[in-house]
Amino acid sequence: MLEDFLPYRLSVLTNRISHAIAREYGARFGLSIAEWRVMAVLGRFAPASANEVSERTAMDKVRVSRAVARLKRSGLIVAATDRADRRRSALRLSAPGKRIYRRIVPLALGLEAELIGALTPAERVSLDGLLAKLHARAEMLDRG
Amino acid sequence: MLEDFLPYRLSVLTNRISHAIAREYGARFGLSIAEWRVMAVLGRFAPASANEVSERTAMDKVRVSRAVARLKRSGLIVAATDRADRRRSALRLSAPGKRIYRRIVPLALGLEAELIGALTPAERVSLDGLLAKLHARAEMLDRG
DNA sequence: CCAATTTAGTTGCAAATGAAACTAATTCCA
DNA sequence: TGGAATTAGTTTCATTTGCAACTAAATTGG
Repeated sequence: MLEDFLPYRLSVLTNRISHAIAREYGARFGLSIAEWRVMAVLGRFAPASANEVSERTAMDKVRVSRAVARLKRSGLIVAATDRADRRRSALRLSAPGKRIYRRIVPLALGLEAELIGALTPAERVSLDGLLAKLHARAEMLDRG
Repeated sequence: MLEDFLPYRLSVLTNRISHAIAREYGARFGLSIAEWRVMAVLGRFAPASANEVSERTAMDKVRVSRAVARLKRSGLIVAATDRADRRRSALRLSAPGKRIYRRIVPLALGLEAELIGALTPAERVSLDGLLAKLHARAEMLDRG
């Protein structure tokens, strides 16, 4: 029944995890999940436009736009207008942004580690493959 | 990086699936996901109180309360005050509610089937176990 | 060239959400 | 008993969300 229904199980699981994460990031750094995702992308791929961030995170552009606005206001990222295309802005972490980024990364990895600590190495490989397959299929369903 | 980060992958996957589902239920029956979940529980475990529904679906009580209110307004469920405990109401599907329920169940199962159609039978068993383990661990993290 | 279309990003608005306060009924225990 | 504490469910309020409409810049085709 409902409790065996895959979409439902995934949703409950995801909710629980998001909750735990939001508490961690939110309480300690005042960051929403959207904000943290933007920082995660910029920490790795700066400079990036809002659009690139949107593609890399699969968040829609409105959500990215708002997360970026808040992060600019709180000084964790800086935006320079792209010289070549003035619609675009080149986003990067500011110095304080980098400091926070470096503090969060281990936290995030630690949380993930605790989570997949429930699994054996073989199971992790297996999970990886299963999620990839489901993801591909879900993408089809969502479009078609 | 982010795209390998388990919480993130789960979240994207779940989002995609929820989207596809919401389109299906929402468009055809005017039901939100919360509403459908309430109906799913009542279709199987009626009569149930709002609280029981909340426990079975892992939705918080506010969300359940609102879904129930809408379903009552649209006549898909009926509520009788519990004689033994007058705070509680005993919820059941109405006749029209049952009809819709019987129409949605195959749709939902069909969607799930399409999704896990991406997996071999062995993989399904495997996924089942993995999700159970992750779920148990996530519950710990969310509390502790 | 320049009008039509596309693309980057923002904003308006209405609906969804959830924490906290609230009402009403029940239970607990001194 | 009867008042404190608990529980069911609702409401209030502030926040989040996303679609659609918008502005501004760039590209494209005639």
